[in-house]
Amino acid sequence: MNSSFAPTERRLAVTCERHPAFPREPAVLVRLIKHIYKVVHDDANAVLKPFGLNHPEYNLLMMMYGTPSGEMTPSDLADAAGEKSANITRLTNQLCEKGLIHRKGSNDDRRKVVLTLTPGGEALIESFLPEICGLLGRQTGKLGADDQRQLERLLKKMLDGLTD
Amino acid sequence: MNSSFAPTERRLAVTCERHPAFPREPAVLVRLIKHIYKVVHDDANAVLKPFGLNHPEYNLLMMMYGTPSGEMTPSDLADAAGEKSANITRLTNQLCEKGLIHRKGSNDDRRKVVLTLTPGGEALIESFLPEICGLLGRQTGKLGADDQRQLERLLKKMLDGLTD
DNA sequence: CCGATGTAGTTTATTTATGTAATTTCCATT
DNA sequence: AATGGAAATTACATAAATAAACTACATCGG
Repeated sequence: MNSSFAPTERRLAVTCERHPAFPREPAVLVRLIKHIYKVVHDDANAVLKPFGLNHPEYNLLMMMYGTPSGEMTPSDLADAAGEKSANITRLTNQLCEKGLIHRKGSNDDRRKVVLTLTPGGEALIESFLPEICGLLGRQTGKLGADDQRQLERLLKKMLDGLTD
Repeated sequence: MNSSFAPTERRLAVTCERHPAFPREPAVLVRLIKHIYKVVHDDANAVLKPFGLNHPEYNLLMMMYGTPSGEMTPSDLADAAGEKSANITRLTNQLCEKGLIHRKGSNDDRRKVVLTLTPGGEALIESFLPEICGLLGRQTGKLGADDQRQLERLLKKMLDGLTD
């Protein structure tokens, strides 16, 4: 599974020759991001599997864990996790069945649903966080503190241009 | 759909408070990459839809376009595009049905299958490349030439640590 | 050389996940 | 009260991951 990036880069070079308008550098960046995303995603899934979670479920739990009020609506979650609302219904169903979150109707707007972490949910989070911290550390291990700050800055700059 | 990154970052800050071992900077980087990937992916799909393609199909076509010999086996493609081999069968079936690639058995190893772009496939690529070039330009528009080189360097460094 | 065993390349079948579109319920505004 | 729009869900369609099956090459001990 050790798919190196070098062959991809050679193919981009060939593409540039065949189609001179093709912007090599932007293409490399986009491909690198796809590439890294896939690896990061698969790694995370591997760590989470023993806890009975997949990556999107983990994302939802962490979004709730990071919300001071402890309450989120499905729309909030969809926005925060970048999932379609239909997915949120499915995913929160799964999390409810596992007893990790709790669902109740909102009082002030009966269209809304309010989701909260259960004690069991918080406990599960605390139990997998050490491993997640380790994973995050490994995933960025090659980068020094300076590199990380630089990378954050550049990624944010790129994102800035995307959300226009 | 303009999902800003600021709320995510606030949630990470809260997470750090609740769980001090949580490494803020690596988490920000990983989330940024996920975030950017999703946007880039969706944008590409939108551009490709009028051409009757989805993102993975586009990837396969471009991998073949960038291969000097013009020939690739399904395994080559799986490796190059980061797709599972079962997906390659499905995707290349679709591309064959659309008449964009051609499939034939290999002569020197009858286990292998050889895939080539058809003239129609090459023509389709040439027809969407201008729009793709535009998209790539927009996606990296905020980044200067220097930024792009830096970002490439840092992403490669990060990837380096991942494939261990 | 020959057959047994292992392994590579591809496909098929099954399950799981995701996207899309339409439905339902409710709030806000007039 | 009538219309329009927001929030969540449902039902349906599509895509993707997993695991098993199948065919062909490789190689090793007899």
